[in-house]
Amino acid sequence: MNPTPNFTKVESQLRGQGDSVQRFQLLAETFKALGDPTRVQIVWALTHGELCVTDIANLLSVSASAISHHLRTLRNLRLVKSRRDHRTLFYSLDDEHIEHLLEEGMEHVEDLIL
Amino acid sequence: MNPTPNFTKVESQLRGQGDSVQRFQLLAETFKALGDPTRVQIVWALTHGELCVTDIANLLSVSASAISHHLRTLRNLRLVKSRRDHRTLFYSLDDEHIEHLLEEGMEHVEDLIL
DNA sequence: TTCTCATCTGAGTAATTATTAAAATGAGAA
DNA sequence: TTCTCATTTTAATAATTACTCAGATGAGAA
Repeated sequence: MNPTPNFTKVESQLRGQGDSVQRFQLLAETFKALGDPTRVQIVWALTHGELCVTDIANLLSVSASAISHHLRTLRNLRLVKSRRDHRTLFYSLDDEHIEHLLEEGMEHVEDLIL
Repeated sequence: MNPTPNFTKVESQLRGQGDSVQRFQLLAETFKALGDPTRVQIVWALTHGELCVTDIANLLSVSASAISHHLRTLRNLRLVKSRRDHRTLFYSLDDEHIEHLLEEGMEHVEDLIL
């Protein structure tokens, strides 16, 4: 098949990106980290303020071990950060992009439901 | 452990959401759909204009069959839509939220790399 | 020190998913 | 009709992943 009008246009843009492979890989991993019901609820909960592991576990009715596993994947992609207070680790969102991501995603979902 | 200050606050907000389970489920599925290197590149390519399956396959050096599979998951979540022109199906982004999602995600990734 | 407890880690299993290959549509051309 | 070809589908395999359980840190209290 002959290339469609947009093909050559997009192709040149893709070639011009250089080392964009790493960028798309990281972008996909970021979305994948949010692509789990438990993790996206963890992030949503943290938009209301910092919480410790036990709190999140009680909130979502999931074991603290499972929450800890999820928090590691979120931490690895710098979606959340933590601070220690005595024996307790308080988790919070790492930057303001995360909350915007959730909001933007929610708007799409609201359109889906209607 | 006693509930931390934010726990009761977030808990009441969670209870007040009602049937939010479905919302979070769909939100997670949406992010998961974008959480794949090939699919996120498909969506990125479509931000530059509509493309057919063969074009996308050539662009990303992936088989047309694999692209078709990915397009179905994107279509199921209404991230992309299609129109037919003779034998060719042209795919494009379903609404403007999708492009914003990608931009917001990219900004986070740029911070990651630096 | 010993005890408590919030959190993390490692292994194991079940479930999900991406990819490929081959066959099947399905629409237009000959 | 028959042929072509863009796209979809089905089945199979390989890889990834979420969860649980058991044990290990690690920091503060006693």
